[in-house]
Amino acid sequence: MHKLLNPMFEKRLLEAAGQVIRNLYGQEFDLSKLTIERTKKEIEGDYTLVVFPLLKLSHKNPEQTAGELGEALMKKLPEISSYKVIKGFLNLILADDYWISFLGSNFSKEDFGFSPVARDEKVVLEYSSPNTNKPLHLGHIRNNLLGYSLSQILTANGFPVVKVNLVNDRGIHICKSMLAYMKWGHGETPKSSAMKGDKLIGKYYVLFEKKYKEEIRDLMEKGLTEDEAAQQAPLILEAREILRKWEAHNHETVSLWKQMNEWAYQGFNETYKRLGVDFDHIYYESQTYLLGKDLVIEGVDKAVLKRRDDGSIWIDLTSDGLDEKLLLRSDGTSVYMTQDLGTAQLRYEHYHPSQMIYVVGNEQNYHFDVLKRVLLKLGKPYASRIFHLSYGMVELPEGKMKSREGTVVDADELMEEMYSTAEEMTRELGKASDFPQKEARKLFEMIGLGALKYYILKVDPKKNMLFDPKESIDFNGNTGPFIQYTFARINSLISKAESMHMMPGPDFQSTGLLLQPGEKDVVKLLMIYPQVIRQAADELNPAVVANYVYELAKSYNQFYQELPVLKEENTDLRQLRMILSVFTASVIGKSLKLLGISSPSRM
RNA sequence: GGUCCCGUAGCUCAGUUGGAUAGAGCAACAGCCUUCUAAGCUGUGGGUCGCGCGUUCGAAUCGCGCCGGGAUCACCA
Repeated sequence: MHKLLNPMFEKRLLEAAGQVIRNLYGQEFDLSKLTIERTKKEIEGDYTLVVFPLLKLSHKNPEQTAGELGEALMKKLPEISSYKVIKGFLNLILADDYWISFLGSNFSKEDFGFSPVARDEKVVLEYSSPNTNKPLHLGHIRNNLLGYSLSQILTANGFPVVKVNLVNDRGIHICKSMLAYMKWGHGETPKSSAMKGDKLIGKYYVLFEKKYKEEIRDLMEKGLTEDEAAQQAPLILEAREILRKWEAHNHETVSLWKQMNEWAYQGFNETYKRLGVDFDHIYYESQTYLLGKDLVIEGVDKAVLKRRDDGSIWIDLTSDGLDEKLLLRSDGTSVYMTQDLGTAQLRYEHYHPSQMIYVVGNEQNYHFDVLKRVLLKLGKPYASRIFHLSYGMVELPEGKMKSREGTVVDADELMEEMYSTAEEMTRELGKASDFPQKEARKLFEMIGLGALKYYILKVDPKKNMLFDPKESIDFNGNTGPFIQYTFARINSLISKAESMHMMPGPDFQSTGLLLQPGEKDVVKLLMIYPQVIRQAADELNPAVVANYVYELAKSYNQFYQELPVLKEENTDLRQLRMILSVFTASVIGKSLKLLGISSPSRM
């Protein structure tokens, strides 16, 4: 982060440095070897040039080299007001007017940091990808938050983004919950049981697994091996029969399937809505799984893929250092990979994107590696445009979440818990007591969800992260509510300024004002906001934004604590600090939006 | 076993295209509300950056070798 700085100035400085070096040492120097960064906070200076790489040219010690470079640069660039040398580090100090004019000319720009021009590079972004048998849990929350935030970040960078969801709505596992429902459901509905649809389906899936296990145990007592028992249990045979019926379009089976899926979708939609995520298009595996077969057959025709004697079709990736991988079963039915091949093809035909991003857990790294390679071998133009955004698992203190062991953290329950905690905290602090009930509920929702989202998004996506339900999520310190609070605080300052007619106009200009260190720290952070958004997009990493906005809020709070704003008597200074505040609130608000977090105007 | 990812303070995490004395928050302790919102601010304590070797003026960051943790290598999805 400390390497980010204003690109315009960086360019000017590099050019000037090139000329100065040429003049001083009579030689060209590869400027890419020169590092410029923001000066560390404890040290006096704004930007730092590291001069060690120049020593071979200068034949002088680091201090002397830095000194003569600083002297020459100061003459060349008027915005440099002075410099300090520490060892081989040349610390440049810019004139206060430089920072102030930046503030004045940017604080009222609504789109500061965004690339408003639409690029001709469409991105299809897949996330969520639920299984209709399983209510959404904490792992899905990470997935959804990452996906949604990335869509916001890419959009801010000018990419047209299509958010898609791929619902896993077919296969033997779906038949299991159907079977359990047929056997033991007694016509129960979400309405009659007052359960969310997805929870109801989940209940029957769990019930199936329980009864199935019992059958396996019984069979093993009769002397079968575990594998044999798992293959021969009556329940699994029945489930397979349902799958066959489904694939044969048996009316009764299909209509139950439709009904149960509908219930699951209604439940998912409630969760998505509360979580604040949405999609432009929803794909269903039931609609795409057949397409993959065509691609596989095509591959056999092209002799890229091999058909074995039993009819199954494989790809040989041993030359790539991987194994052989099944693409179509001997009975002609498709596997996971077959479906994904079809889905990729369909997606390409629909949108012709320049990038297809899949937000999927790191447990599927191998799968996506293979998917890409298969499409490459098939000569598909979009193979290289596939990018698997692999994120780490969310672990609990006792280890990985296991649905079978009942250690999953349910998404709906977690959000409800966050809401209650937010309410409790707010009451405890004696805040929002004057809010009408409806407004108060909105506020608790914003804070509770803000805490949850920030907690998840501040962590580097690729890393596994730990979630401790007992410790719950903090509301103080490096948290969502802390940032929201800073926003609300500035907002209150703005309302006050408005009522006192102290709001600065949109074009502030003033020279000769002196900046305090606390003010300058905030300005420096505001200045790099455009680079932060770009970096987040380049790295597909919302944590970049999260960590930045925390730093900004913290820095602003320090400023707020030590310097008066509306109570400042000097009019120009008061205006300047107001502008700094307005600008900060705007950048905080936009950053939070990129993370899918709401900014309450009061809290 | 092969491949990939991770290992930084008691805990949760930043910092990793090589730069200065490795940073935050939580937890602990001590301060700051008659002045713009104390969900805030200030301070104290807390580190062999998993270990070793190497490259370099300079390594948490790069290379090699270990150790520890995780994922994955199904006619499951």
